[in-house]
Amino acid sequence: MTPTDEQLSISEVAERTGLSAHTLRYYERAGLMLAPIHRASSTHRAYSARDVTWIIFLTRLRSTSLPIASVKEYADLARRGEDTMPDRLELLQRHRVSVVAQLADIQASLAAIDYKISLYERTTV
Amino acid sequence: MTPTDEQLSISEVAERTGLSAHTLRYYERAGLMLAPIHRASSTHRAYSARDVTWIIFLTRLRSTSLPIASVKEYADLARRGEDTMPDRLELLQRHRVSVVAQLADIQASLAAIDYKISLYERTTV
DNA sequence: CTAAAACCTCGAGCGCACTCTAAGTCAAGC
DNA sequence: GCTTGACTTAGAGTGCGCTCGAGGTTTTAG
Repeated sequence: MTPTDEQLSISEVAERTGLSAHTLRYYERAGLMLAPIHRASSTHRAYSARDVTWIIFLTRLRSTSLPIASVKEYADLARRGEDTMPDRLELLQRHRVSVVAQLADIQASLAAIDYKISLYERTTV
Repeated sequence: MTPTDEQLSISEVAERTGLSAHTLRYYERAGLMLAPIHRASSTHRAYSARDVTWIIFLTRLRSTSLPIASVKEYADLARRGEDTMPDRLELLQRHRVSVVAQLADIQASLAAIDYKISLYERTTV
């Protein structure tokens, strides 16, 4: 058995991704998985390394405020096959623009907060 | 009349801050204002330059995910007077740590997205 | 074989931050 | 003075993203 055949339970995936088991089931129901999660030996989910890699990437998309509907859109495209690669690329590029804007905005906010902190420190000392 | 005496209507403040008039009233009801908003000549709100400066700073706090409850906490402290300056400073410093973490996380996500984009571009070309 | 722990589905519930509506009041231009 | 548009309040409604609960099944350890 190669390492990539390793199967993980939902709680193991929860631990590795920082998501809750509830959230993992919710994401699956919401259609965010690239492929149906395999059921090992019965009804219990058995995640592959590939599943986990995708879940980690999708949390990167989510943590940069890509809505669940857009993640689903991406997953739907991916499931439709290689023909949709340009569409997926475009979706990512559009999102990238938004992430760069988020960065700039947060940096500006950090500067404002730092300035405010500097005023307090000047006054307190 | 000095420029700082300038009074702005709610729609003017909405325009200057990017918030809606609805949101400005909501924030006020939620106790986020540092001082009661003055009512010019009747029931209509008349914002001072100081009010607007605070609203802009509070949107910096909000856009870096400081919950409304925490903004209220800060505003409550500020209303209680100068004695609370150390508490306000601490609140800001705590939030600053979270903002720096947000920045790091978003930068990591951007790197992951860029990597994924680079794979698509390699394959597409 | 049994008990406990982990898993399952389905659907309801929740928290947050707005966002809107209704019904009315006020201000500015003609 | 009258109309039009901006403003007012109080409270209800919305959208998103989880999060939880009930009631049942499966796995695992002893």
